[in-house]
Amino acid sequence: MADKIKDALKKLDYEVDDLVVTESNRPDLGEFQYNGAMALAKTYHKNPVEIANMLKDILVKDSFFKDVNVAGPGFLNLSISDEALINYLNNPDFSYAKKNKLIFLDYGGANVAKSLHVGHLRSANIGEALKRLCNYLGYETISDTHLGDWGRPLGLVLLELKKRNPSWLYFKEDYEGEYPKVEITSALLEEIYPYASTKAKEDEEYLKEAQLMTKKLQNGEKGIYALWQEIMEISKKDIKKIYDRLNTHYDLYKGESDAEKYVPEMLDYLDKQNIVEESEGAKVIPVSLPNDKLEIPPMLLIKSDGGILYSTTELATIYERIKINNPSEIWYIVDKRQELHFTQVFRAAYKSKIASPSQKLVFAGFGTMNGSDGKPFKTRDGGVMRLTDLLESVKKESLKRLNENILENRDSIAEDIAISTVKYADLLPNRETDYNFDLEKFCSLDGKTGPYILYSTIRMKSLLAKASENNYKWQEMKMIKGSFTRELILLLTNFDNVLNNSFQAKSLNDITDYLYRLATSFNRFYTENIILKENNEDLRESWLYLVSIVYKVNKILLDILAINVPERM
RNA sequence: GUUCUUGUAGCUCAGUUGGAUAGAGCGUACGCCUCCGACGCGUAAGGCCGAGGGUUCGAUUCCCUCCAAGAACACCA
Repeated sequence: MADKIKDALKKLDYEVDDLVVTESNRPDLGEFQYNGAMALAKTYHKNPVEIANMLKDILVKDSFFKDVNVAGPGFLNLSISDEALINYLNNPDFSYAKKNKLIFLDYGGANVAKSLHVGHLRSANIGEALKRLCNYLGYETISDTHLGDWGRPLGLVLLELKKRNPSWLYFKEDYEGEYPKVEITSALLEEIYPYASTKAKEDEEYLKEAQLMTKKLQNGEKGIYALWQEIMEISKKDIKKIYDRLNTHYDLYKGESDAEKYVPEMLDYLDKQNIVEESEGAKVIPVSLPNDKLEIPPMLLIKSDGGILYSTTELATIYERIKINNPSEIWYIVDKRQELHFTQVFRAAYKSKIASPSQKLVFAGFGTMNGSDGKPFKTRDGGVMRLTDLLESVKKESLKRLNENILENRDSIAEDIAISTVKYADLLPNRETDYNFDLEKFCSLDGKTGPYILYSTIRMKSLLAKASENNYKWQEMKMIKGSFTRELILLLTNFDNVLNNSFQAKSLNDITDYLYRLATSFNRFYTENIILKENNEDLRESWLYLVSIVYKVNKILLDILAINVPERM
């Protein structure tokens, strides 16, 4: 439809690159509206009503439209003919051409030797969905979870392991042979880090030992490095398990330790660029610009004691990614509170020409999930809630609400419902909005919830299954009958708009909202028409065909959000 | 303290090139099952879009001031 308006504008000698036709907010006047005439009037100094009328004169001849009219200061109202809608449905094309563009997505951010907590949820959900959206729209992607696997936290864990098991061969400096297997569980690692971390704050001697241990690791001392690798294996396995539950998969499980290898090379490079300065004993890259309202502090590259920092590794990660993958864009799906930090790193990357001006470094920050009281999510004893515990509580609630008549696979169904619940609730607000976790509300079958979407999708599926049992066929749309039928088809025509908006905003709320609208629209249609009991075969076929398309679109969208649909619920 | 973000129905939130009568969900009130899953559907009430000013044909959207809440602000990650 946008193409048709574009062509008409071209005939009238108006050039527009981006043209938006939206659903009408005056349904009494038309199904869609185009407001561009008023914008054009401004740039071309013409009368908007005249432009709109000239457009109308062209478009009205096209049988695609049932009605074209101009209202108010230049609104163009459009309604589509039945034939055009039927044609649209009978030649459904929901696919996108491959685009020659590589987008690198950084999301997840799990820490080795620490369990994933609720703060990791949004990054995984949003990142995974954005990746799938990119793929669907034809972009190539590489995803990396960017593990926190280096530096002081690991030094602390290693030190505490040594304190508890001084006899391990890993700690014997002159040992040359193979290292025998040792008993380390992820539960142990989870317990060790908080313990060591607290101890380091209270005990200066302990902290010094930890720093020494960190240094040993960074210097690649044989036993320590081997033990670190051991820890990595155990921890990664655990991390993957939870990401699997969330249907979140990465091409790369790289981390800070991989970027670390590029630090010396990068520092060399930076030296040649002549942009590193001394400041209070540290080495920094100034990144403030004359127009900044808030002076952006320089990016710290090297501490006064010679050590490197978070931002150094982050810059090295960009260095590494561009060297190896050379993507057109790198998206960071991280907590929005890190924005300043990333602004510094990005500016440093451009200033040093590590990234070329055409390479987009994108900060896609997200809001926090808070507890139901609106404050940061804590467990009863004040600690950070583990992600598994959160998922389990949702699963338990889902199981409680699951239809009693279903006897088989209750556990796996509850799992699917729980994940859909968490994901849908997480993706419903705009990416940047903070939201409160509310178990009751999210698990409810009423309203904008995962369970409602799943229920409606399953309803479509079982309707089609039942139709098959009756040997009913559905090849095409033959007629449109019923107001809800038309409403449902019109909604389908928004598909492309929704995906593109979502992509541009890098937020999934357009998609979750659209899924809800599809579900309610389908349910209205379903209530209005007793499809399987319809005697008019053409009509029944048309309805079934429509259901099959709606189901297909639903599945596409749920796949993008990484939500599974169970067989029953 | 400085800067940024947010303030939309009782509650939770949508609302991107400025556009017509500001939209959803929950909750509330009243309806709809001899028929494909009622775990569903319909109807209604509910708003000085934080306050005040400005820009223009037109502002929830852009600019300024104020009020309120949150966040970030170099040797932690």
